[in-house]
Amino acid sequence: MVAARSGDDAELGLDVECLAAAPRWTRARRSHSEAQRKRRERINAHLDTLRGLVPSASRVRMDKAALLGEVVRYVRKLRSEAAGSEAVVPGEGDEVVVEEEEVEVEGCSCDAGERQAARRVKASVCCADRPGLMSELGDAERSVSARAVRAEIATVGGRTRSVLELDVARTAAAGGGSNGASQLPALQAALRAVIMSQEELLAVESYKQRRFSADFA
Amino acid sequence: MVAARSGDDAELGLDVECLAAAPRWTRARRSHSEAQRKRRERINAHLDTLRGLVPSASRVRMDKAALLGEVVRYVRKLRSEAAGSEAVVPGEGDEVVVEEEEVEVEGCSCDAGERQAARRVKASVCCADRPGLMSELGDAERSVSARAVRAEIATVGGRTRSVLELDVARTAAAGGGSNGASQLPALQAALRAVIMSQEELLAVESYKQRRFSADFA
DNA sequence: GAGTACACGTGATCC
DNA sequence: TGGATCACGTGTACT
Repeated sequence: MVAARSGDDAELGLDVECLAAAPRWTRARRSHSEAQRKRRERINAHLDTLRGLVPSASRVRMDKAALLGEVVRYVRKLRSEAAGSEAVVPGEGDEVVVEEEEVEVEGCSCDAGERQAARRVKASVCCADRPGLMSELGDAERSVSARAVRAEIATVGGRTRSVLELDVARTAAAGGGSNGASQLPALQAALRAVIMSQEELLAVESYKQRRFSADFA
Repeated sequence: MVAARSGDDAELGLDVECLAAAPRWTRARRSHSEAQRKRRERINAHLDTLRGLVPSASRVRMDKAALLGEVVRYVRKLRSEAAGSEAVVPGEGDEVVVEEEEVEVEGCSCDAGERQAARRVKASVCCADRPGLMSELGDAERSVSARAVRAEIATVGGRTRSVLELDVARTAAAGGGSNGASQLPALQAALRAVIMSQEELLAVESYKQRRFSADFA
């Protein structure tokens, strides 16, 4: 065998000694080996690139398997950090999207005691930018007893999009008077009212009248 | 060589013919092979994990090398997206950090005409959460004629941190009355005032008094 | 020597 | 057919 280039003394010598004229190096076999080597170095090139890209792998010299392990750790970390911060760039049309956040139940970090008191909701609002917009969004979120846990706002070219991560209370004594189940539509309506024009807003002014009237425990 | 179990006709026969009693299946060789198999399946397991983690690789069946290529593309994309949005989780102590954003001049997407009209600044404010905080931050940013381009707010456990990306005007006719060079300290002072306690704020109320009074070139 | 890690050549398999 | 990819066993080097 010719496994290592520097170790072809023993076996190669035996082959020559036994069969003499055995062309053990046919063109087919050679091109096959070369293709393999080329494949290997392509893979290892990408592996080296990753070694320089993942911070934990750049520090110390790592096993090839351990490197890949760190890569999956790093990708998981980055993608969980970037979760919810996608599609934050404002689009052309006004829109309000309210949806229940998917519960990521990896591991066992669930605190069952508080899990039923509130539910996580993601609200995305895209509209033209204007002064006081954030305050009005805060009013809308308060109108359904929601509490902002995280928010990301991006404005470009006069248009802005706010992606809000909210904890909306499930208790029946909610500020808006609705029970826990119907607060999502209420939140959606309140957010829609924020991006309505002045004339549209007059028709739905019941929202504005209610802004500071509720007084709950 | 005994590369494949079913391909041991030529060389193995030769070895037996030449050396006779060669026990080609020693315990050492066997454990070695098993260790290699275990190593291979560790690597391939991580590779499969990555195949499910990278969206472009989940779609179609990919080459092992091509998969790694997509992994580096994905990691590069995620890490560039997460740039600037690090350290958003609020800490224990109040703090205000204002620093000029590093200009990322990759490629040639610089619009030299507008580049001197404003400069990009990153401001990070960490303090206890309270109603109206965002409005006050907006006031502070307006006091130095800054315009929020992007903002990320995270609040956890009653404490909140806002990372603001601001375009602060360089023109001499700035709202605060300062010239272009000294607006960063002014912004820092204004943001500091926001997180000050009531009593601290009384001592520095000159800030509030000056808010809309100064008007000189 | 036992254990581990990498590169190599090879057989098998699928376009 | 020939090209491309994979898993396998092996040689070699380092701890």
